[in-house]
Order: sequence, then C-alpha cells, then structure tokens
Amino acid sequence: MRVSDKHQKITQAAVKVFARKGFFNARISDIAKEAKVADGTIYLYFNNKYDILISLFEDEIGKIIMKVKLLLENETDPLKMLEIYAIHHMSLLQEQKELVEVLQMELRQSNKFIKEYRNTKFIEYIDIISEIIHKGQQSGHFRQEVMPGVVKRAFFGALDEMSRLWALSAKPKYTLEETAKQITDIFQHGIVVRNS
Amino acid sequence: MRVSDKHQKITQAAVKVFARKGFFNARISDIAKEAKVADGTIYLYFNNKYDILISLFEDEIGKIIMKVKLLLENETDPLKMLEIYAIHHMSLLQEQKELVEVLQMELRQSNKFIKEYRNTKFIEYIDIISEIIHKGQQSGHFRQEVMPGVVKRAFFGALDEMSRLWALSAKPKYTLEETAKQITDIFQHGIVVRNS
DNA sequence: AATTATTATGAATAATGATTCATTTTTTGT
DNA sequence: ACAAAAAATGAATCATTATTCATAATAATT
Repeated sequence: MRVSDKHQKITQAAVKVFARKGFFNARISDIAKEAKVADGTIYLYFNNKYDILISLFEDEIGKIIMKVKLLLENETDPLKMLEIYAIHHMSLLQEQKELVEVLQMELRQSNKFIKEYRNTKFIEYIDIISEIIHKGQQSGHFRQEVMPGVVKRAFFGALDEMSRLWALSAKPKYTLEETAKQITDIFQHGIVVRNS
Repeated sequence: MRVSDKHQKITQAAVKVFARKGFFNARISDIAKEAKVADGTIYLYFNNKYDILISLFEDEIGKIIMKVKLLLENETDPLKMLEIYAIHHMSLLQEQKELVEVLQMELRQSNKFIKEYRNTKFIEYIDIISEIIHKGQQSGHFRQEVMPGVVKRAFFGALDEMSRLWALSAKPKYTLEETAKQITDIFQHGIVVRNS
C-alpha cells in the first residue's frame, strides 16, 4: 500500500468519526479502528489529533474549490454563476454529508483551540462569491451600492445555515437544488413586491 | 447571598471561560476560579458540565427573545420589523461579545454531544423571522412565492455569519448597524439591478 | 446559646484517552 | 536468500480533569 493511500484512509476514517462524535469526543483509537490501522500508525502520518482535523480541512476544501471553479469556468452570466455556486454548495451535502458536518463544526471551533491557525482555504472558497458579485457589478447586472464583501458573507451564511438544517432534519420538504435556487432568487431579487 | 445570585455568578463566569477557551477546553476549575467559588459548589447548582452550557443557552436566548419581541411590539411595517430584528441581532455582539461567541459555538456543537437535546429556544428565536415574513405576505408587502421557512434560515444564517466575522476580526470596516441595514436591504430588494 | 439545617469547600478519586517507543513485520536492494 | 531500511504495531505511560464526598463554615430555629 502506497504511503498516500494510508494517509487518505486515515483522513476518511477521521471524517466519519468526527461527524459521528464530534472532534473532542472522537478517540484516536476510534479513528484507528475505523481506518483499520494501529493507534500508533496515525502518528506516523499526523503530528497530533488537531493536525488530522486541519489537514483534512485543507485537503477537502481544496477539492471543493477546484470543483466549483471548474463548474464556473464556462459561465459568463453572473446570475447563473451565483446559482451554480449555490447548487454546488448544497449538493456537497448529498454527496458527502459527513464531511459537511465536520467542516461546519471545524469552522466554528478551530479558531477557539488553535489560535495561530488562519483559515486561508476557507477564505479562498468564499472569495469566489465576492468575485462573482464584483464581476456582476462591472457588467451592470448587479447594483453598485451593495458591498461584495458583505454579500459574500451573507450568501455563504445563508447557504451554510440551510445545510445545517438539512444535515439535522431527517425529512426536508424540498430538494437541495430547489433550496439553492430559492436562496439565490432571494439574493438576486429580494423578497419585497415590486410595484413598477 | 441569595441562591439565584450564585447560580448567575457561575453562569456568567462560564460564559467568559467558554468564550475564551471553548467548551471542551474549559475546565470546571477555571469556571470555579472565575466565579470565585469552590469546584464542588458548581455541582450544587448544575448537574454537570453540559448542564451549565444548556442552562446558560436557554436563559440567555430567553432574554434575547424577550427583548426583540418588545422592540417589535409597536412596529407594524414588515420591512421595518425585519430591520429591527437584524439590528437587534447584530447589536448583541457589541453588548455581549463573549455570549454571542458561546451561543454560536453551542448551536453547532450541542446536537453532536447531546443527542436528546432539542433546541426549542433557538427555534423560537428564528421563528420570529418567519412570522414577520408571513405577516408581510398577508399585507402584500412581500412576494407570495418566497417561503417563510427558507427566508428565516437564510436571513438568520446571513446575520450569524456576519457576526462570526465581527467576533473574529479586530477592525471591521462598518458599524454593526450599517451592516445589519445592508443585509436587510439585500434581502428586501436583492442585488440585481431593476430595469423598470 | 445550643441545636439543626443549609450551603460551601477542596483534596482525593477514578476514569479517560492522547502519545510514546521497544518490538515486530514488511519492503527494498543486492 | 540475506541484510538493511522503512513501516506498523499496541501495550504501557502519563497527564489531565470531571465528579464525589467527608469535613467545615454559615445560617436559621428553638
């Protein structure tokens, strides 16, 4: 077995265990058992428990960024781009529910227990939104007065909160794609009735 | 000293310590020291460490709900109501930064380590949003096709993410009130240019 | 003032689980 | 096939801390 395979086996086991029990309640021995390796083996690939989390976070966010950038590559309409981003984000949940749970949690917790850690990967991910907004303003599609930096946080927050709900509730009313479209629609056109 | 005083002293100490170190890294002895009581005293008022967190969450969200309901009482315009909610939510950060940090964290974590715990207080808090939306639809201010249940999550998520940013960053560009207004504006009118 | 009830203390307990490292197994090179 | 290097093992260590409880301090009652 190649080195990288074992690294990945441990990472994937960690995703499962962290999602199931949360980071602090997850035991190294749980991860080892799930990955079918000895406890000590984990320390050949990671420095410590935190390191597993950080490493997994960076790797996985990296993949997500690559995928969404690929999806956006051939689209020029900013409205469509926003929708693609939303659908992609929500779809993650379907494909990798456990991963999404871990990422959501990690995002809130990491800065509490690892002060030095600056989450550049996450910033890269949400900056895709502000780039879309900026582009849309230049092309005249989006209002000049909205602030890309605010929209990016608000839009991400909205999507993230919806996926949190989805991850928890057993029986959602709508499909993830419908939900993503609804949120995109609200951000694009607002909820107020137009009286023109 | 009245019993309730000590209960509250411990709760407030816990807010400080949880905000500083996170729930899992906070030691009971830290909280005891902060509250200036003995470790054992804490167990006269709370069953265990989780209980402190839950109890504090319910109490504090309860107060927040009461305050925002009071603020909304004399307002009838749904657009204004939404803005009031947003401003109130963001203002919490100014007044009780530590508390907000703890609540945000707890929201993500609680369901991980206490399976039975259904967060009814939190639901009550965000249901205020869907009530506003519903009211606005009945009065003809808001579009019929948006779903109050989706808007409430999206709106809360947007506000929550903005406060997360605020709690982390040392030097924000705008005041909390401006930020709250911007988010409300986006939800009300969207970001797309109107061509009527 | 003496007795009882209530509240508080903090050292001792007891369980937990991350990390280490001496030993074993597997792989690589000759 | 052998030796050397690399990778893997998992039991033992060691630190950490939530919780308990025998004792002490304080308050209430007679």
